[in-house]
Amino acid sequence: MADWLTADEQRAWRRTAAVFTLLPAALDAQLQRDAGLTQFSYLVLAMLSETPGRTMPMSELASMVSSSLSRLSHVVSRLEKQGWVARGPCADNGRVTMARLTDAGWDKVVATAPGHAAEVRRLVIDAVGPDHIADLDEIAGAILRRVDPGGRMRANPLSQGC
Amino acid sequence: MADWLTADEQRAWRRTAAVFTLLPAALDAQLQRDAGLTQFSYLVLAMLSETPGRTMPMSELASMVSSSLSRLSHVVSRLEKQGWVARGPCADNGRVTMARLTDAGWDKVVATAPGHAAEVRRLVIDAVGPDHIADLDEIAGAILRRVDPGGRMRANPLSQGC
DNA sequence: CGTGCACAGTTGAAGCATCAAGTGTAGCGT
DNA sequence: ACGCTACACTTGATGCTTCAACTGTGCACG
Repeated sequence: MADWLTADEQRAWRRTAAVFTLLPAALDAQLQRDAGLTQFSYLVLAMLSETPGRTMPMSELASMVSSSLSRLSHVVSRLEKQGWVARGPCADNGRVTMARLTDAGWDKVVATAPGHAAEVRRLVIDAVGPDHIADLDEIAGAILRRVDPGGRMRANPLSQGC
Repeated sequence: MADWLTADEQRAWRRTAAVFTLLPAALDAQLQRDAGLTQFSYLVLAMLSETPGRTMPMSELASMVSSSLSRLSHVVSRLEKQGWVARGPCADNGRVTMARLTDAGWDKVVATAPGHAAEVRRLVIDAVGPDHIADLDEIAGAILRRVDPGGRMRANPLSQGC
């Protein structure tokens, strides 16, 4: 095929695209092997574990993990069957349902986090090296601004009430 | 949860992880909408389109698109049903099967490539800016070396015979 | 009030990915 | 020539993701 990108651009994109297939697979493999979790389901547990009260409305959780509500609902159903998350209504507002990390879920996160963090460090942080973490952050931020102009992906929860 | 990464590292990784969920989704959305293709199936067609003779052994194709042979086999089955790829035996070697891009498949790539390349440019290349393409390339390369130590992901095909 | 509409969430079906198991061919040693 | 292992796939089942359709709640407007 003809080049719609310059040679340099194409080379960088090819490599980047390869990373986009191989890195998630590698991280998923580690989590699956050691914890029986998907990267995504781990992220859900981790987000809940960091919020005060370990409780959050489904829709807020969905925006924090950048997923559709539908996907989150399916995943939380599975996590609920495992006993790691519990769902309940919200007193202040009849149409939100709250997801809460159970004690067993907390234990699961505590047991899983070190191994996962180590893998992230090994494959990403140490790979790019301390001098280039800032570059990575900047590049990721630049792409995010294009991909997610609405600027969801807030860093810290802002739930109140309930 | 406690931090297993420093604050800077964690911030960079969070953003990077967000890109890893949103960018593939955005690219898939464009391809699905405009061409009814997955990013992955497009990549398969594109790789075939660039190889001399538009023909390649399945296993070589698999390594070029960083996938398992199983995944590729399923995808090529679907592409074959659409009439974009044809499979056939290899004269020189009874256990390889060759995948060939049909004329219809070539037309499909030609019709699809510009829109896809434009989206890659818009969301990635232009986002990081010309001054940082080299950084992106370097970072992707560094991560690839960890994730794929075997060093597959060759840039150009090396098929001969058949 | 009550009608309409938007929001929050769930559910079922369909598609794609992954895993384990299977087929058939090459090449090697004896 | 025989079996043996390794390779190059293919296939079927299972699980996760996506999509469209549905339920039920809050809110605004007449």
